[in-house]
Formats: sequence, C-alpha cells, structure tokens
Amino acid sequence: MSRKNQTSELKSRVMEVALGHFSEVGIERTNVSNILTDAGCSVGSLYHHFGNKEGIAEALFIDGVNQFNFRLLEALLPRRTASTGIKAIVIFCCEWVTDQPELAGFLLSREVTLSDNAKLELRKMDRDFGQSIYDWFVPHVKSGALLELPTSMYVPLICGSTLEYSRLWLSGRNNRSPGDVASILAEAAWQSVKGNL
Amino acid sequence: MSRKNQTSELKSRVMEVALGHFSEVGIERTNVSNILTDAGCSVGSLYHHFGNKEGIAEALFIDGVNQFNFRLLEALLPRRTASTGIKAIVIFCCEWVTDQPELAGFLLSREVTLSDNAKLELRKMDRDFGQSIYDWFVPHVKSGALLELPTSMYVPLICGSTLEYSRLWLSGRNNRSPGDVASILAEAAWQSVKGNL
DNA sequence: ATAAATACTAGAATAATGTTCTAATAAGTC
DNA sequence: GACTTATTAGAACATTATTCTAGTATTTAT
Repeated sequence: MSRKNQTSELKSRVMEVALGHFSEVGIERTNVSNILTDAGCSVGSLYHHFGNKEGIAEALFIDGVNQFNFRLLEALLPRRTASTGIKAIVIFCCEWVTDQPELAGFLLSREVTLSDNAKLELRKMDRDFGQSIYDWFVPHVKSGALLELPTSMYVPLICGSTLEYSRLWLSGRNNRSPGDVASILAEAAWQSVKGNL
Repeated sequence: MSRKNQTSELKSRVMEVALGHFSEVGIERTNVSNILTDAGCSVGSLYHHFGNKEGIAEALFIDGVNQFNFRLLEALLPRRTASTGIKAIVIFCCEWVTDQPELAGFLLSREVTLSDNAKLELRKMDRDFGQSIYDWFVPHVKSGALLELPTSMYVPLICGSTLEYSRLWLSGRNNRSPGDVASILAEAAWQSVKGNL
C-alpha cells in the first residue's frame, strides 16, 4: 500500500475511534492514550497528523458539517414550492440525526472549540452553502409564500424545534426518534414561517 | 462575621468567578488555579466545598435551572388563554437570556456533565415544576386550543426556535438580542402548536 | 539509479494541572 | 473550658496531554 493510503487510513481510523469515545464520554473525558491503543497509532503519528486532541475533534466537526450541508442541499434544491422545501429541510434533519446519532450528537454537543484556522475553513465552506440556500429562499420570500424576517432567524425558526428534539432524543430521554416524529416537526416548522399569502 | 456567612460568601464568590471563566472559555479550559486566585480561595477550601471543578459547574447549573423554572412559572401561570400563555413562555425565555447572557450561555452550552447525585436533585426539582406546567397545559389541549402531541414534543416546539436563536446570539453571530425579536419568536411558536379549533 | 528532501513514525521525557492528603485553625456545642 | 466538628491551608501527588529528538520509509530530482 502506498504511503498516502496508509496515512489516510490511519487518520480515518483515528477519527472513527475518537468519535466513538467523544460521543460516549465527551472530548474532555476521553484519554488520548485510549484513542492511541484502540486505533493502533503512536503518539508521534497522532500529533503529527492532528496537532492535538482538539485537532481530531475539529477534523470530525468539519467533515460532519460538510457532509450535512452537501446532503441537505440535495434534499432542498429540487423542491419547487415553499411548503415542500421547508418540510424537506426538517425531514432531512430528522433522518440525518436518526441515521447517525453519534455524529449528530457530536455536532450538536457544541463541545468543539474551533481554532482560528478551522473557523476560517468552516466559514469558507459555509459561504457557498449559504449562498445556495439563500438563492432558494429569495423567490419564496418575494412571492409572499414565506414570511420576510431578519436573515438570522430562518435557521432557528425552521430547525430549532428539530434540533432541540434531537438533543432530547440523543440524551436518551425519549423513545420516539426524530425520524418518527418528522412529519409533526415539519408541519410545525412550516406553520411558523409560512407567509400570509 | 459568623462562619456560616463567611462560608456561603466564599461559595458564592467562587461560583461567581467560576461562571465568568466558564462562560468565557468553557469549563475544560478554565484553570482551577485561576478561580482560586480570583476568588481568594485556597485549594483545600475549594475541594472541601465543591468536591472538584465539575462540582462548581453543577452547583451553578442547579442554581440556574432553579431560578429559571421559578420565574417561568411566575410568567406562565397567571395566563388564562393558550395563546397568551405560549407567548408568555417564549417572551420570558427571550428576556431571561438577554438579561443574563453569561448564565444563559452556560446553561445552554451543555458542557456540564452532572453526577448521579446532581441528576437526582435536578429530577426532584423538575418534578414539581413539570407538574405545574402540565396542569396549565391540560385544559388547553382538551379544549382543542393546543395541538395534542407526544408530551416530549411541547418543549422543543415551543422553545426550540428561541433556544437556537439564543445560542446564535450568545455566540456573537448576530446583533439583535432575543429580547429584540421576542414577538416574532412568540408568534412563530404559537403558530406551530395552536390547535385547529 | 542514486542522492537529497520530505513525510511520517516512535516512544521516552516533559510540563501542565486537577486532586489528594495531613496538619493546623477556628467556630460551635455541651 | 474542654471537646467536637467544620473549615482552611498549601505542599505533595498523580494523571494525562504534549513536546522533542532520533530514526525510518517514501517520494522527488538529477
């Protein structure tokens, strides 16, 4: 095997193992040494590739957001009406959380404190994503199908309930998964942002 | 000064100082030694009173939830209609977050990992609180003024958007405080749980 | 094909920091 | 006033993330 492959395999092995530990006991309480043994990695390699423990978390975070954004766009962009679009967003979130609870819990936990570098990278990624989302929204707001609101309010209004429900489910405090109640959450989100026309 | 007073003053001084550090850099990244010097407390005293660093966080958390619950009931219970009650909850949350951003940010950060003891205490507190809330809701659900939903969905639907918006604001990513947009959030919450009658 | 440069691995040593422990002190109680 | 208990103090300790130096393998350039 080429070095490139070996390396990227080691990195993903570390990340996979780390995600397991992080989502089980949190970043702070997972020992680097546990990650090392579980992933079959040496101290030197780990710090060479990730810089420090937070570096692993950052890599996981950025990967996760990337994957989420990409798939969300796939779910949203084909929708032609405001109603189906908004509901598609919510339903997608519900399914995504239900399908990969570990990653979702990690992203929602807000444990990661991003370095300035990571923040920049994330902002760069978010720019394209945000623009695509924006472009989808504009005509529906203009037509009056969606309420006209301060930009920063759309995400909370559309996804807030779902995210809050997801956190509750991920913490083990209720049985029904977000996927099970997706249609209720979708309808509620739609009611809260639909326009008066 | 009596010892009791001295002690409780020391404890609240430690908690106040700790909250400042926690909300600025998170629990993990605040040094115990910084808390000690800033609060004028010795290692022995701190560990005598709080057990460990997490113990301070737990105490802050429990205090905060208690205060929040108590005041929320004051805002909700006098309301006679479903609409005014739901909106009162949301508006109260917005104001509470806006008025004490440090404490709110700390509670919303989900950084605290509660010990089994603290979980028990919290559950005990939540029982009375939950019952009062429940009693307020029942008649409105029965009358059809509120949607009938799985119990665990009311909090996310009513408060989810507000909490998500609050997190955004607390992280410094928008100008308008929750208090500034409370009426929008309240109306949205109401739209998402109002019944069909 | 060989040499030079680079990327990567290894693990012992280090440093930072949360926590324990023993002794001393002060307050409350009988 | 003696005794018990709660509290304070800070040096010693233990844990654990990280650094550092040296060595090895892989790629690149000539």
